Amino acid sequence: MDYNFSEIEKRWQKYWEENKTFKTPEELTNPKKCYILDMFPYPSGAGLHVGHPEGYTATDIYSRYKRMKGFNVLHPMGWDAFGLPAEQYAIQTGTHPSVTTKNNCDTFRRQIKELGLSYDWEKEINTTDPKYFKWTQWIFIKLFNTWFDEKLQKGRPVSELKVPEEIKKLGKNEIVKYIRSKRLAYYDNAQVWWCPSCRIVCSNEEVLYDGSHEKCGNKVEKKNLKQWMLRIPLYAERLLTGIDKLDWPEGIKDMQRNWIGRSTGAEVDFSIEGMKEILTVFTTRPDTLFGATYMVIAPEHPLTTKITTAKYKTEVGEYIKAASLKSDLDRTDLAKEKSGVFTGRYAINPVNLKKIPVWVADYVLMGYGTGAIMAVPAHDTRDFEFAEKFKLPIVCIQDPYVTDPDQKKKIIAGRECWTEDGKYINSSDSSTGIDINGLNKEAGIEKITRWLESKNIGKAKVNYKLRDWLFSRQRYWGEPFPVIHWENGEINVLDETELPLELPELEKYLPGETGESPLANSAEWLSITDKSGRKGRRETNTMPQWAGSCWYYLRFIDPLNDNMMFDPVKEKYWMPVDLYIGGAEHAVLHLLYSRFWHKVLFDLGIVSTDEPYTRLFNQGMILAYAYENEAGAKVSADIAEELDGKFYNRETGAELRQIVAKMSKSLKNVVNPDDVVSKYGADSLRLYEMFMGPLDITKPWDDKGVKGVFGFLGRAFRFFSNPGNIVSGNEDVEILKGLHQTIKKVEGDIENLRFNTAISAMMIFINLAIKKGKVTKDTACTFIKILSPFAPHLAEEIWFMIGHEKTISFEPWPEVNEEFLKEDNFEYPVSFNGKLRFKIGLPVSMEKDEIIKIVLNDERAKKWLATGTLTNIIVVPNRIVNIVIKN
RNA sequence: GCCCGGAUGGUGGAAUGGUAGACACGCAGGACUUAAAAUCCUGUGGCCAUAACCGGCUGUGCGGGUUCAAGUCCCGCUCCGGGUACCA
Repeated sequence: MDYNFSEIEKRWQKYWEENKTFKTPEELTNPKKCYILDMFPYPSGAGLHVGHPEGYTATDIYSRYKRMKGFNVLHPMGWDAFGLPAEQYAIQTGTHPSVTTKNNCDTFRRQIKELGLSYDWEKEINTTDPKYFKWTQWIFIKLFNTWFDEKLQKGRPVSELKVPEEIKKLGKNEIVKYIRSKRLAYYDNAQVWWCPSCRIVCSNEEVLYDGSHEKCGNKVEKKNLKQWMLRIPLYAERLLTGIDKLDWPEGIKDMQRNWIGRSTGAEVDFSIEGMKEILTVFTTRPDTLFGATYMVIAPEHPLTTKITTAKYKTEVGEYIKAASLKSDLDRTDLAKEKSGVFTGRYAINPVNLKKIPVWVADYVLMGYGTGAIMAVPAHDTRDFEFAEKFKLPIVCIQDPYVTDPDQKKKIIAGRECWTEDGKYINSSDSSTGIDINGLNKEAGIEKITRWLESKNIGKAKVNYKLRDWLFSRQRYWGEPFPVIHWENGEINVLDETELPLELPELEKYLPGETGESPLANSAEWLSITDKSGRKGRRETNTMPQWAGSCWYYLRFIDPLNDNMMFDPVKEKYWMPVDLYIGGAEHAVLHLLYSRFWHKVLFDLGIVSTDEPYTRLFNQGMILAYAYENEAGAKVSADIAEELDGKFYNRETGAELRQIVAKMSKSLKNVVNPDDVVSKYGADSLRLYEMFMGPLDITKPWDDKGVKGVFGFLGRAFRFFSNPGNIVSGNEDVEILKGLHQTIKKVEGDIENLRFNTAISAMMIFINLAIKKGKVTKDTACTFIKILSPFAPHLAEEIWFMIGHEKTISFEPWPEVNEEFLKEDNFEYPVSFNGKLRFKIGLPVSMEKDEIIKIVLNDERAKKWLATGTLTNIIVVPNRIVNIVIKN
């Protein structure tokens, strides 16, 4: 019978839908549960891309497998539907973003359903649905009303925050200010990145290193705007230590660790000559204090202007002004040439009471540490560069652990920078009584930190790179903040009962050039008056797209609940997410933000686990072939022509190079899943996505490859659909062995998400079955079961054809019978000096001595034994024989 | 610069320190067909040898090392991909 995939696939998709086959079990008594989650997509207008089904197929196979293993499975899908494209489209055409969003979601849903993915569609969510974002707003209110207790390392309700007596004395205003300074969400003037093209602020994370906006590629600028910020650094330590116990790819864990950027060191107070102010610096190398020959203060530092002496006022003023006009980008770009000016002021080095000059330079950033540093040019490359340029003294204080005598000499003379370990020299002072000479780095840091603490001029300190999270956008299509700014300066969040706060209808979606959100245009929505007549204005910014995706995995548990975010009983049952698959592009931001919110919710007793995602896996990107001409210019894929393995430009005849590149409209190398489905069927698409290679690597799509898996499915279908091939009686031993090897391999590979080798194992079995010509019904049933998670439509069809009436989806996964895997003989590879020479079949139970005897007496061994003297024989039972011959 | 990955036939890739190249594509030859497509069968890392077998040499980016044995472990590089950007 022909493999009519389109008819088969339609039939079973309809069956699953009508029978609600994949409805999540309601009873929560089964101790075996599995929550399997995909990173839900942003439904773009372009529709599904072949990259989407890669992760979705992987989780689907895993879900179907777990159901067959007797697990209660939660496997949902939804839409991360707030975002710029729908809003841009609204600006251009006037179409309301909700209309665009709905259309796009419909397309995505249709496409996804055509892949035969076993989602429970009753759990579908959409971040733009007021019933959903009601809870996003609700979480924001929680963040606003939470402070972080550093002692307990825990978020607590603001109602439990004790205001210090000295603040209470200062009156109501100061109390409010104090509380504001503690809330996890706060509203403040912030220097922010502004993208003039998108007319939106961006978080630090969204600005690429070349100073362009991640979303649109245009250059961003600095702006001072009032914005909502979240104090994620307070959770830095917990976010960092939490990483250790996660079953995530090590690379992603490293990226999160680097992003958090913990560094230990000390804060040291420097007194300023002629002033009572203190200049505090953060350093990871307090041990190098004796080598501090100058100081640098950031241009934005509050003390910079103050400490500048009259003589240097103009120069420093100009420098500060120039620095403020430069973006961080320019400051980074100019990294090769350091700039700076002297303030005229001196500070006192606390270890030896020497006067050292204070400079202003923009290589010191206000946003990290204290915004000022002690410069140790001999042992810090940046300081070294700066000191060389401005002829500042370089004092080496460490005899370096280096072997090259010339290099050693240079370092000690201060002509080369040494940042590694060494023995201290020049590091004692009788007037202050500190001496670390002779110690190494570790001991030096320890001793000098204790000395600083005892003198009360410094303390051990931990610093993080992680900064406050800029949490507002000047956009229409996002969650409105449930916030009112009153005319007297008070800021309130709405009462939970007033949620959701929905978006108003607008005529114009264009944001203002100055950073005004389009919501400011809606006068009616904007203004509000309370019972006592006090006037207020709603917050016009909206939340960034991260907001909805930060907690969506929680809503999937109970998406229709109108009274609660979710039923805690259900949350306790399903959480944490057991397997989470998505692209590595979310390695830092989404996953870090999401973990942060989760930890806050955990502290408030809202969720029952400390981490949301137990096991994470990143699928690799799918690329496609593209073409370029001799000069390296890209040529559109539709004018490339293949001839005898070479590629030519169809129009000019010039030879082209085939390269691998990201799919893009301009290269015309985008593969549309719909086309693949109509040509080969969803099962083939699913199988090919998995067969291409390991799930986590980047790999190129090759249409020819689909033919391979299509052929496999066709052969399997034709074989099992022919009643003459399915026989009764005892099964052939080779088939039994092959079958059980396959079950074992497929099971192990699914657990480890190695679907490519699982598929190849099934191909091997089908090749064997076809060679043998027939199998028993038991064998057919068993094989179809293990194939079913991969090619569910085809499996259901055959399952039905060989006489079953119910879906295969909940059939128990076959057990491996080790009996069938036992071998009587093992074919030993016999090598001489590591080189394979011949093979010999021997019983698996044979003793080493016996094996050696037989091998040495083998006719074929003689030739090699004659080449030298036998010195050693290694026999690894049931693995290898290696004979060592010396000439 | 720093931190992570990676490099295996013409291609995608497979290989608990133990038979390198499973499986698939492509290609070549054959069967079926008037023909093509589809399907089926056979072969397929490179080099050498042979009438044909039997066979030999070589081979996992490069250079060293450990080991009876290295694609796999260690040291030193090269190239490619991802992340990051003066973080004191």
